[in-house]
Amino acid sequence: MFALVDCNSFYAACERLFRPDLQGQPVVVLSNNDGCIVAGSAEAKALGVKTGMPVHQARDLIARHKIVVFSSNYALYGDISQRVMATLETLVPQVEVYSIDEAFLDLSLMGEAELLPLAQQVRARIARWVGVPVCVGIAPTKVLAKLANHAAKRYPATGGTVVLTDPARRERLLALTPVSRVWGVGRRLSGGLEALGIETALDLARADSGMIRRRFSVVQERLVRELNGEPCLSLDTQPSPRQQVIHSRSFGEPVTALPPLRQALSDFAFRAMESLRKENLYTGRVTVYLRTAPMGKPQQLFPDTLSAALSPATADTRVVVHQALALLAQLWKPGYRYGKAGVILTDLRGRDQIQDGLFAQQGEPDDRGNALMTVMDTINQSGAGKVWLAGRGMQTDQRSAWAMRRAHLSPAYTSRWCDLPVAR
DNA sequence: TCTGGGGTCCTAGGACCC
DNA sequence: TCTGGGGTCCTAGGACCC
Repeated sequence: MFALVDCNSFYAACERLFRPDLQGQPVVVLSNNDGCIVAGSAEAKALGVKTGMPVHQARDLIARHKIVVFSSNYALYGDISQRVMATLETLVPQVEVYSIDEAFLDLSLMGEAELLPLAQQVRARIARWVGVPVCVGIAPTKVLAKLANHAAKRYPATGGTVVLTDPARRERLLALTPVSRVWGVGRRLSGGLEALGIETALDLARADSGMIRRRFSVVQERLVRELNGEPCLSLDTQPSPRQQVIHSRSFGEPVTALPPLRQALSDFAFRAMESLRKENLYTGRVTVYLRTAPMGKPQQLFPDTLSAALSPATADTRVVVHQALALLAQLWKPGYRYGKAGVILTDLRGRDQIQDGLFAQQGEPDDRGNALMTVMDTINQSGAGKVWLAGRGMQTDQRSAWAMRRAHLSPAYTSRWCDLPVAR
């Protein structure tokens, strides 16, 4: 048996945690750049706010109902997430952290009679220790546990917990669920399934798995099996090392000239390399991409992506910035309005897996580069000041041409000393 | 006027091998 | 007149997730 624990309106719940005055009030949280709505409290959703909605479309709604708006505060959400996960680990031995607000639990050693009490205990303990509401779905497979969790969220009579062991109950739920709500069925696939007359989760469960595999792929075949209670996805408590690092941003305003793009990409590469080094990894390939603005307009740059191998693999920001800027120079064309750009690092590996180039000099320069990176990282994490490469330009974050819009940012209540809430 | 950012997995197709 | 069969590895692109 698997449990899926999923926080309710997680970002909104985090924002309310230190603002008790907002309990029961409609709250929404915006994406980076304040572009669209990525989370809303139950009250906000009841007023018609939908996740993914562009902010400008919701402006009237927000004003009319005095909905409280926050920019994304990932420092806060990340910290609260860790508390939720740590609390789960006090209750069960095997936890897979699936996303910032979800975790799968392995309940294979538990008797059926213990499942519901455990689900209730999870809810109660997280509410008491962390202060955010969660729902719990329990079932024999991950896909069914996801479904059980949806049901726990959707039907208040469940009390926030659904245990899907009874086959008749499972079938009723499958019949009620549109196929598009099944985990792993996105927009494209639900269209294809509906064309085959598969409209509910039950239709999909009853489809021939071989036919589904032929028409779609092995992923969808697994889905059919999982819906029938045959586990194909196991608990992954030790996720494999990550395979890519992306740093990308939409610009506050479209950018046309090359110099500001060079600054932005220097900055993105710099930050991407910082997160790479945090995990003691090296990168063997850097990719740069540009998106033209505005969205949905035909004017499009081609190609919009270029990449280059780095040999040997490196953890040195200077090497990657240099290469990224060379790629940008090839990619950039005058006359376009650029709305977004990004840097992707792939072919990641640990120190012990680096292959020197055939004609490379042994040792020294790489070690000196690493020493310099360590000094830079140490300074930047010390809180005493920041250093960066001059190519990024001299502006501070908030004033640069590509700065992110974050007009409604809440304090970092739990992760910055000067933002600690004061109790009177 | 205004639509985020960071990930994973799978498949097809090309290049290459013996 | 006439040119196989069975593989691996890599990358791009699509689909999906939160």
